[in-house]
Amino acid sequence: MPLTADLIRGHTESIILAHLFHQDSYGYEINKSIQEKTGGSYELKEATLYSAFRRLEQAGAISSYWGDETTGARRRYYTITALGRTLFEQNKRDWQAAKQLIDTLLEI
Amino acid sequence: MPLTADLIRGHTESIILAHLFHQDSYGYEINKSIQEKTGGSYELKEATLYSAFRRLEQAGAISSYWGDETTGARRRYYTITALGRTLFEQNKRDWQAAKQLIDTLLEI
DNA sequence: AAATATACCTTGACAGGCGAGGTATATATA
DNA sequence: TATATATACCTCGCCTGTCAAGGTATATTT
Repeated sequence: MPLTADLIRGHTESIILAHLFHQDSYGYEINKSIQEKTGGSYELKEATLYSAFRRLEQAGAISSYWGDETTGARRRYYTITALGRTLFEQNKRDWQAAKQLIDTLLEI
Repeated sequence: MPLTADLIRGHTESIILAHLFHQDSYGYEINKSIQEKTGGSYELKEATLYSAFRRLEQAGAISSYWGDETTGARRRYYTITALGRTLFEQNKRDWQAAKQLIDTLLEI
């Protein structure tokens, strides 16, 4: 259990939305990207990733379609919706506020 | 549901340890203090607070004793242990790392 | 032939948060 | 006098996000 695991709980959806902000992507790629961005120190567990996709799609924050790969494994691509963008911006603001709050409360 | 609720999940124990770092205290006072420090924008729910006390005491991070109030409701005071101080310092380092990580992953 | 990488998925357990409910003492208010 | 409010503690059981474990399929490398 990596030290950061518990503390990132609740940010999974925002992390996904951030990745989809500029281009469509699919699960495997998103997770590889996260590993690269964090220098290998963090990755989403597959079950976590896919359950987050379900929630986000259910909520209308993303939509999905099958890629047209003629070779290799099939890919389900995700697109961020207008609602998803709004949600992401709100989540970012919430994160800024939460960061402040936690910093304040951890002062001794 | 306050906007920050989910994002602070996992920090309850650290928030309590921070409060106990310089002086013993009791549940009701700790919660009032949190409300004051955050300008009323955050409070621990009682069930959350007391279950965190159980976990922390079970883990040896705090110990407790009954106050000797001669009037008013009884108070259970908590003391942070040496282990609790070590844990708190570790939690703070983890938080710094997590903060960095999340900031990185939320960049678009 | 077997291992590895790519790529998707589900089930069920676990842990922390918390709504709802309960107990008791003391003070302020109607 | 009754009742509301503040102080102060507690438990039970549900909800939700995480994730270990397991599964499927295709392509490439060894």
